[in-house]
Amino acid sequence: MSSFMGQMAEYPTISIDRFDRENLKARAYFLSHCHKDHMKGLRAPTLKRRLECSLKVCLYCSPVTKELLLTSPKYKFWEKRIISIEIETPTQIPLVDEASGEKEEVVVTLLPAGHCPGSVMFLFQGNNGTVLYTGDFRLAKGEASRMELLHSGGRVKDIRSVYLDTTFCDPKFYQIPSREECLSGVVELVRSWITRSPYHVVWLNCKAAYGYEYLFTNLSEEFGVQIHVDKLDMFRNMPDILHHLTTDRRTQIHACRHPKAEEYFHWNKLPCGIISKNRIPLHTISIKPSTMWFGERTRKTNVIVRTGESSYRACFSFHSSYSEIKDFLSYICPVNVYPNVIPIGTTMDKVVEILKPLCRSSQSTEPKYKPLGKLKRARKTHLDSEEEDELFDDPLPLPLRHKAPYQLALHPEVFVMTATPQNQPEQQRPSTGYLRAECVQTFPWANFIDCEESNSESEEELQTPASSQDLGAVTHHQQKADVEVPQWEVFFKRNDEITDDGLENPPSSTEAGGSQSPKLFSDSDGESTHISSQNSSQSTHISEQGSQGWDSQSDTVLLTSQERKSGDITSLNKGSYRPRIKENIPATQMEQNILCPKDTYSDLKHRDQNVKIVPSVGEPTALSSGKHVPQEKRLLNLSTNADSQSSSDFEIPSTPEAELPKGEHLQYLYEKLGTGENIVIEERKSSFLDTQKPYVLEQPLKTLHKEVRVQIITDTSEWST
DNA sequence: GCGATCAGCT
DNA sequence: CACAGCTGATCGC
Repeated sequence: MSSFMGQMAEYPTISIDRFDRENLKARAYFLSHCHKDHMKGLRAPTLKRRLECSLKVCLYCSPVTKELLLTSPKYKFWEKRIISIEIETPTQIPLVDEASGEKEEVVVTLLPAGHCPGSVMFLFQGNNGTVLYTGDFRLAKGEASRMELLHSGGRVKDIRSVYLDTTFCDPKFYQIPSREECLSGVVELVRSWITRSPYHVVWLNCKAAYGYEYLFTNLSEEFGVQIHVDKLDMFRNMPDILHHLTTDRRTQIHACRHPKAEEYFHWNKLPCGIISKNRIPLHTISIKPSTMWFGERTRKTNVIVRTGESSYRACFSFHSSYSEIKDFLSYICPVNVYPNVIPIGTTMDKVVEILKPLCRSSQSTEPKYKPLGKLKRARKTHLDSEEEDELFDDPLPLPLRHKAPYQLALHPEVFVMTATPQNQPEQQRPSTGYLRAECVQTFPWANFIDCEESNSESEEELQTPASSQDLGAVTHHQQKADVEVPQWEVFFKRNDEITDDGLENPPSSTEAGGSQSPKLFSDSDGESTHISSQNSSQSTHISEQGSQGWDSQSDTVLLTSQERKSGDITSLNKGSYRPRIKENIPATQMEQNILCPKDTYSDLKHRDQNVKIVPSVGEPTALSSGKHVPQEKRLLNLSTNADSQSSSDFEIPSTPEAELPKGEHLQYLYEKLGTGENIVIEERKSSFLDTQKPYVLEQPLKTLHKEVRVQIITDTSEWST
């Protein structure tokens, strides 16, 4: 629970994730993600009134957050005042005091936070230095080193303060299994259950509004079964999520909710009300995603824990672990750090005590050399998390944290944009391309799959999934084949035709019975039993429950982190989101498109067009045409960008499959750069496809170009005159 | 009747 | 485990 009060010392005229009290006076608002505890005051009458009296105050957030927020009618009054900013696109924002006319400017960059769809961190650059507000985040180790816009000139930016998500900043959360491990555990558990019969269903007992989507989409992808949810209209413009969800209850995987869900479950009834299908009772297990952690410095905790005959907990965390937090912070190495969260049972002092040593003033005299290109890219060959730091910490003789002088002749390229509500591109008909792009950046976590794959410990290379040899009848492959490609319209129809006979039936013991006896829940539920079996080497599965009590451990679920690694990780590698960025392109081809330099030329041209089609928020239509509109571009001389011109003083290691760029492509690109033409990628850059891997060609160019380019969002009056 | 706050629950 | 977010009680406007 965030205890951040909304304001940062360096930029007190802006408010982030808090909208009450002092924040009512802010000149601009920022929302990092769409969770209620970060939206305090956002729909209060006081703020609504402020908005009505103001011409200029706006809320800035990611496109996905905007979409999610505006799905709720309660926030509709914000509609004309929300300006979405593309991920990783430095954007200048005016901070105007409407009473005095006093104006300050700040450049904000949104960085993916991996917490939930649309979640971002905000990097602010302005007269009072560079500060990072992380919001809530979960980033794997090494992730910061892959964020280009945290760097300039191949070094980490000089960041004065970090406002940090410290939810798990406590040694007892030393390590939390990775998303991949946790996901893999759930996949295997689900597989072991739903392949038994069409009447075996799984209920994912998810609490929070957003954040489980990658779980849903991966399960859906894996088993060819859509996930039943109560609502999906918030994802109407995010096909990569939407396609995996359904409001049709006739599915084997549910994530629906009901206030009395637990009670229902006791009676073998799903939250949506079904208890049977074709008059045959359903057999249901519940899986409750919840944060677990590995014991301090051990790596043996199971990612799936059975807590009752039909109840499981699955390890799942939206927040970085202690070691991930430390890794992140020590990489950023700011001057100051401010915890956003003081976890219960600890104090501000204790948290600061942990974090301060990772900050600048506590470092040895020599700054760390943290070049962008080399870190975390190569496969690591050792396991120990602590040792990883050696990768970073070799001090170099040069004071490399100093800002570099201008090293390129390029001037900053500035896009003038209007914040006029009426001119917002959202008012224009968004192209599907736009929406797809929006969707893509929803999934920072999809990155992790790749990253973990290539980086993490001594993992085996992609292995074939463990087969569930003993689970006879229905394999997931068969199921997959049975499922038709979903039609868009399907998601908007109410399933009135459902003739499920058990729907409104009162729970009868005979019907609920089946192979599971309700009485078994009485005292076993709630008592956490960690099930572990060391003899499960390949196939992870659940034993037949009908034949034994749930406490029989001999052949029950066994999902340790270790096993996950050698187990079925194939589903992760599919990278279910990746092929969908460009629909109808097979994943393999997609991969080639990204990795193969020969495609870059057309790719960039394509991006150019995308920029035309998809103006950034507030962008005037003239700009959206994609033509040069010189008067709308101004040269900026932001001191904060002074060091951002250098980019090529480090080497990007080759991606194995990639070739070096050919001369003509490079020439094309550099010509564009030289003339200041807009080759930069607005939406494409938000793709996790090109933010995660060191693409030989793109990376140096992007680094170079992104840094010098800043969008400007200006206010109406200034624009039109 | 609505909002803010808190206890309780999961 | 302390997620995030509901429900219900109470109080104040």
